[in-house]
Amino acid sequence: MRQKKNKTKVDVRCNSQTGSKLNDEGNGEGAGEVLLKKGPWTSDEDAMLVEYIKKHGEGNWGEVQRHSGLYRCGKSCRLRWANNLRPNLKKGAFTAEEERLIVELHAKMGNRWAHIVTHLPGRTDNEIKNYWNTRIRKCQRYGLPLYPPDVCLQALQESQHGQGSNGITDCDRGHNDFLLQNIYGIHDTAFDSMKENMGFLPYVPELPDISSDIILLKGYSTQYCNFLSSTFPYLNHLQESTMSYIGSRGMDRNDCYLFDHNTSEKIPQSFGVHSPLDPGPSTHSSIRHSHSLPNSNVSSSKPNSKAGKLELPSLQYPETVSGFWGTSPPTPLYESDDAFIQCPPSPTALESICSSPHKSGLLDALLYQAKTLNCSKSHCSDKSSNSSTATPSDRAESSVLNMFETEWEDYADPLSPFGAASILNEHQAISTNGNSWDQLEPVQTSCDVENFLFENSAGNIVKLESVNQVLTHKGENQTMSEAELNCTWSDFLHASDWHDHCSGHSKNQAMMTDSSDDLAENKHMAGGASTSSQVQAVGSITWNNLPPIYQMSDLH
DNA sequence: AATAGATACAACCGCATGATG
DNA sequence: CCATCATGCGGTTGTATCTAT
Repeated sequence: MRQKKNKTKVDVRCNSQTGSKLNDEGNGEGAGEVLLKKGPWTSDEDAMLVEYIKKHGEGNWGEVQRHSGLYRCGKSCRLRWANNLRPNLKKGAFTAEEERLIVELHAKMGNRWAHIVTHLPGRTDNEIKNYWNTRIRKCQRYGLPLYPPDVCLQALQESQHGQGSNGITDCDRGHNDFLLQNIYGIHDTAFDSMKENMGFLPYVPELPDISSDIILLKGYSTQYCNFLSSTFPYLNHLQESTMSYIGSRGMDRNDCYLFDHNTSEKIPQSFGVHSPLDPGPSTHSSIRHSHSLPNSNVSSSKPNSKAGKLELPSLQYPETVSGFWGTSPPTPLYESDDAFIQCPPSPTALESICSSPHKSGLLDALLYQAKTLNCSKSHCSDKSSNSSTATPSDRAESSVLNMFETEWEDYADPLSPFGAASILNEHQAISTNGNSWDQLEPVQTSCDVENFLFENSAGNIVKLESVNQVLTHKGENQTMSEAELNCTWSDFLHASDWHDHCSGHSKNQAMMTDSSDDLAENKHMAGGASTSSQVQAVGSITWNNLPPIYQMSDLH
């Protein structure tokens, strides 16, 4: 942990919040009159606080502020104590095991740092939060999924169990959707593109009681929104400029229909999203309001304090199952570590990524591997960048995608419980017919199969088709037949190549209207951490009305 | 060596919630 | 039932430090 200079800059009143601050901290002594110090704590202050707490114990922070002699508000004292001074704090970087646990716990709990930290003795929620934010940034930067596939699977599987036994709240369901997005992050991006370009969202969740908009928000705090928006710049454009970007990712409206057409009419209503080709009244504002202005059932002026709270998606589980993750077995991610060890370091870029081996081992190892794979597959990226229209960013994305292809292939070991087979089986198991979802009209028609076809980077025709299986049914058995595996992750990832083609170098490039920077960023993120607008879409689908999930059949 | 950018971390801020009167 | 207080939580910001150029 780095030591900062004690450079307290200002002494300010703690009641920055219209005089409520001191009240908030229980400072009843002339609220607004006491100058309270802010900024880094000095060792003297630390000593005073420790001394006081030794004498009087924790709690009653208002009293601490009043009687300890510290010119710090009670809240500041509490934080200082909790995060830095209390005994048994474990300092230093997270161990790989801790990181793994954090990831698993986050997959399960979302941004409930206070809950997560209870599984990590000696750590603080702030540490974990910082770690996670860093992870998000790294994943964003390198196009990696936030969650390892096995973690996603475990969470999903667990959720299925949880659903059967404990039940999952609507709140909890969102996080599983999030995990689904993580698992299928790459092609999800393609789905996003299709959604955007076809002017409708794929899912038509029946949301009798909760605004999709609220759920949408519920799943993603602002940090995620930032992540998502940077991952998918078109989101920003939706908000900040026009819809010109929509449709700019090169999708041909006629190329691919992934989703039930019957859903198309409902979705814009549900999500406040208009077809980009539908010159309706300012999609921009629609989107924006979709976040802030739920349907009429929800107050727009005073958001529902529960539903509207910016909280990680959550399909989180009841605390009763909290022990599950802590006991999860070693997973393929550690195999990645092996790869990290075995992989000969190549370019200095690798060093730049993993320049601090003492730091987060798992994530850095993953990044390291990603870079290594990226380099090793540069020839492959060349292939995908053969397009005469390929830009450097295209190629970069292609590399990322290829990298992911390899990485995911690492999970393709059919013997592994977390291998691709499992993933895809799991995938197949996901419901399209569950409960309210199956209230939808049967999939209509003309283009729901044919237009699932696309050509993967290997030149194979790959089909996306909806899977009419019910998660809950499968979930009860939890036994997936290998025969159900119709394709490999490689194919799945080739789908992202397809997305690559569609979004960048392909036929519809003429639709590209946005800045190359945004495109580059967007395309770069096509890799894995695609927890984005699709997440938003899916995020509004409750567990019992899951969206159609598609399996890919390599038709060759 | 200087600089810029990235990273990690501490601290702050606003809000929600439960307790209490 | 309502207002106030105390506390905790999660998101955000500021800055020291590290790293690459």
